[in-house]
Amino acid sequence: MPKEYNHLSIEKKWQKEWERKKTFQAKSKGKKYYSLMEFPYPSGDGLHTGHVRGYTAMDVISRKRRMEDFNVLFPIGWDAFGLPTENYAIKTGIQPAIVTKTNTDNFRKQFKGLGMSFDWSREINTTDPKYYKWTQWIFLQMFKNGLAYKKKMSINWCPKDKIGLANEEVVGGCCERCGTPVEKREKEQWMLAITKYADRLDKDLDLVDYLPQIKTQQRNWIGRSEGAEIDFFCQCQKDKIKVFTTRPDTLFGVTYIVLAPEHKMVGKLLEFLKNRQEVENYIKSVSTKSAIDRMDDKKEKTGVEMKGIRVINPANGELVPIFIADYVLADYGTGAVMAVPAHDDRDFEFAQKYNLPIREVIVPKVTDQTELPRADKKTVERNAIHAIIIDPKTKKILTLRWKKFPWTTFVTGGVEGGEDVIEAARREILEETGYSELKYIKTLGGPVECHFYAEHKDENRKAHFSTIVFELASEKRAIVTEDEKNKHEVAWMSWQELKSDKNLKCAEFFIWDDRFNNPVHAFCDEGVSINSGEFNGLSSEDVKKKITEFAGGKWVETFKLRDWIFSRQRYWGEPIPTVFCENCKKRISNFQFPISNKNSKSEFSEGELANPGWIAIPEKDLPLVLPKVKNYKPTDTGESPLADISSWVNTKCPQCGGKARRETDTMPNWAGSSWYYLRYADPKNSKKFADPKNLKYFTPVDWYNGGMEHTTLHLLYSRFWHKFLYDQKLVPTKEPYQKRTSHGMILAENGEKMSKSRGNVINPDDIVKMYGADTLRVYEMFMGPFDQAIAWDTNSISGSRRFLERVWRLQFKVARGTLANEKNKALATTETLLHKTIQKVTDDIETMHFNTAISAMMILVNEFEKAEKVSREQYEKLILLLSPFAPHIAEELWQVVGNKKSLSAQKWPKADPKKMKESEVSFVVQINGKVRAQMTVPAGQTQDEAVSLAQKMPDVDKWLSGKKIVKTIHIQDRLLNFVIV
RNA sequence: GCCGGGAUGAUGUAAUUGGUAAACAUGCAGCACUCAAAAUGCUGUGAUCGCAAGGUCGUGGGAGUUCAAGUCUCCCUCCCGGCACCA
Repeated sequence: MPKEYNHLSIEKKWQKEWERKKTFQAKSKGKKYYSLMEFPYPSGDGLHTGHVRGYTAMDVISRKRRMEDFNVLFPIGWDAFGLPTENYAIKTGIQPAIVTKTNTDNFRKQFKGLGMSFDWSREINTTDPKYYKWTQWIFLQMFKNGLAYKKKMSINWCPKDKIGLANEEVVGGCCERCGTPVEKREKEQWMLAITKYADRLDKDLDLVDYLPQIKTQQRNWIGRSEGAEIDFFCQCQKDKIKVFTTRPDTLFGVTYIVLAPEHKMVGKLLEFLKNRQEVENYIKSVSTKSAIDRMDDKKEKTGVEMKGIRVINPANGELVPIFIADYVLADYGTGAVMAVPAHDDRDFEFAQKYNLPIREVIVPKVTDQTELPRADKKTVERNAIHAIIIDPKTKKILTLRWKKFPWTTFVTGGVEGGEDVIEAARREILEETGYSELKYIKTLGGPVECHFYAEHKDENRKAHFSTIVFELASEKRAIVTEDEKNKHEVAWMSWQELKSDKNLKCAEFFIWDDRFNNPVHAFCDEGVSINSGEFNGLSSEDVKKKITEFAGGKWVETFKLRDWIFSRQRYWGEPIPTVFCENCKKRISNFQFPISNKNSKSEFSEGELANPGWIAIPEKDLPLVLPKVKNYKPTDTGESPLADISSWVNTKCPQCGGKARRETDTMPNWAGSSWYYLRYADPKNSKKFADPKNLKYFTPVDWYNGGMEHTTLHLLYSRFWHKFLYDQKLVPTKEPYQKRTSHGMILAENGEKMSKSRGNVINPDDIVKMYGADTLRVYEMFMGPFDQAIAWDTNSISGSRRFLERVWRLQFKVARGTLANEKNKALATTETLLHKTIQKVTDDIETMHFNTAISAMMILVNEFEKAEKVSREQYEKLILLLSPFAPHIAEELWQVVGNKKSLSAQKWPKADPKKMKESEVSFVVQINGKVRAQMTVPAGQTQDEAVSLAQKMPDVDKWLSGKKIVKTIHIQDRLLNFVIV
């Protein structure tokens, strides 16, 4: 028996053993559990420390599940299409397929060296034609169902490399490889209509168990919002412009409307314009702007009026001008907005710049929380003013101190019939203070509606306050009536004093403070309608739908989500299995089939009718295999290298047999990963992407872990594909993943991102060689909270290694034969701790608190070390708890203590609640909340028992003597708190 | 700007959900073993006052609720992640 812990030989031995015995192959019977970690992109750099974190976590879960009697499917494969491999091929001329083979071989070796309990018999590779046959097949189903369509889109173009770039290849508006600023180029692209599923992608998040951040991030990305679509008719009454707004309550405040430069009405209206040239120039200048320029321009809005045409505001019949401006996006809502400068920051900024009218239609509504309106009192509505009077010499503000109430107020009063607010303010100032010579400075915006109970009048008030600012022109004062003098006296305060005055009686003061000290801006919150005809006085939420209806609009849902650009002008991806046929295009346009009518007998599919001339290749011809090429560089025109192979491009049309051109675009690397979890259920099937029976048994994935960076792309894309397959009755569940978690990144030791260019990469192979896979696994699970980003610390690894060595050495303490509890006192105390540890490790694994699970095992090991002897049962339970984290050493020790079978077939230990109870507890005595004494007492003391025990202690008596106990708080088995005076 | 997550010793972090702040680990210091080193073991390690017993302070800052706050409420500062003219 070797005395030293030799990780090299132990790990190799057990990896061979698992492989030989096929220990981790999923069966087809029993309670299934499908655990999955995102499959890796097999880059030339090999696995990095971040991979180890995520895969170890899911390996821990999977190993535990097996011991809990589940038939676990924990598969692995390669997401091998993609740019780094292609770029490497361009540089070296080595075929991507060969590079991929080398890289996956390396990854496989590394995974095995880490002891991952994958079912290797189900290994898949997205670049294998046997696999991508089905990626293409699913695409064809989408195409035939009208979910794939061609659209002219701008792509990122690098003028130096003369290639189209994927979004991922553009860094800060520049080409990732050469740093040249990227230009936009128009090109026809395949699109997938993910937006048709936007609603369900949002709502069905309710059906799954994802981390809350993941759900929120997906919801934000999908960006559902409700609002109104309202038509603005042109003067001519013929044309109309539909706008989308979430604030129809502000419709009466519309002073112009704005179209996106790309809006289809712009071209139509062009001929009626007085300034056609100007408008055309503007559109041109916008379209040539690069992405970076447009980002820069965010600071200032530009736009141009379409002179000569106006539209009618359906709410009040007013004619308002039309602008085009690039701050309005063509592909959100309807591509047109109604501008309400008084209540929208962007419209406000634009209106200021172009000197457009600003009309307030919503006023803020404030309810005084200290003087809430009373249900039993009548409510009096009135217009009122506050007057802010500044003494120019001292800059102080005039306020009134009330005599009967603890109030500080501005000069305040009602507006009487026939007065305007300024006149009313002057009158009130004179009456209440006697000042008569005042210089008007400004009015602080429109009124504010304030609800409160007016104690001095014993009635509820619904007041519309305006606030007027004056400067004292002279200190001359008229005589104030006795009546007024008795009510309050004048006090001058600085604005700061006013702000911090607790007696200030003005619930809406925060609004005046803002308006007094800041430049004029839009009020964008909801409130109460004014200047809105019959809707005046009603609150925003009440009138939103009413005004929509009144204006003939419709209540709708809108999403931020855009359709998915599915084309890449690249070589190393799945060929898109379609051809273009001029002849069929003509035939389709001659037939004029109604697209929506599925009953009309057509040789064409819905997708073909929607994309005239684009014909699906027959399913029997799949896979459409990527041909070998000599040059992997994209062509001069930005087409993929496939466009240069005429024997591949020129083909026969499967519909009419005539000449056709093959699609030369390939799929993005998100395609293969959108459905790979389904293939694992039946990876070798050549008739179907997976047999329904297998899908029914294994799916959905029970637990899916992956990077946070995939939340809005891969995760959303694969949910979309899954939902489509569900609609086609090809998968049994609505959602692909029941539970989704994310791991935090591992950063370099200096807290920066690990990257080759920074030279701070840690290679897991080195760690495995030096410390062992088990140590690396334990370290990565112990280093910190699983979901948090964390810096690598090579120093700390030795702690994990030491822990395993201690566990190793404990084997020499294990008692031979049975060890009765009575004979070893230490055994009884460790038994309690053991069962608590079992409970903690069991729970912590489920919540991914791996760090505290390991710390609990460390505590147990420390305790075992103190004991004279450890029983075999206790030691075995420790080994079982440890085995998901450090499987090799666990298997070895399991064997060492005398077991023949692999521990992976063992049952997960169960905590016995009876044994978890401590017989003695550490108890604390507090005086006024401060710990003054500690004692160890038998568990389960009553308050009286605890008090009498505590009072006997000198440390407690010292503090209690001569004092009166006013209150005693007792928390059983925890603490006693005496409150004394 | 908006949304989400944070801030605790020298460091990574923990705290039975409001009940002894710093468990576990790293680092550091001292001691033991050794000719020596490594490894290992033991002891100490928040700050501060004190010879000591012991006291006081202490979880980004400020207020509040409570017998009791790292934990709850309000305000502020800073850091990380995502989105960003989304009407």
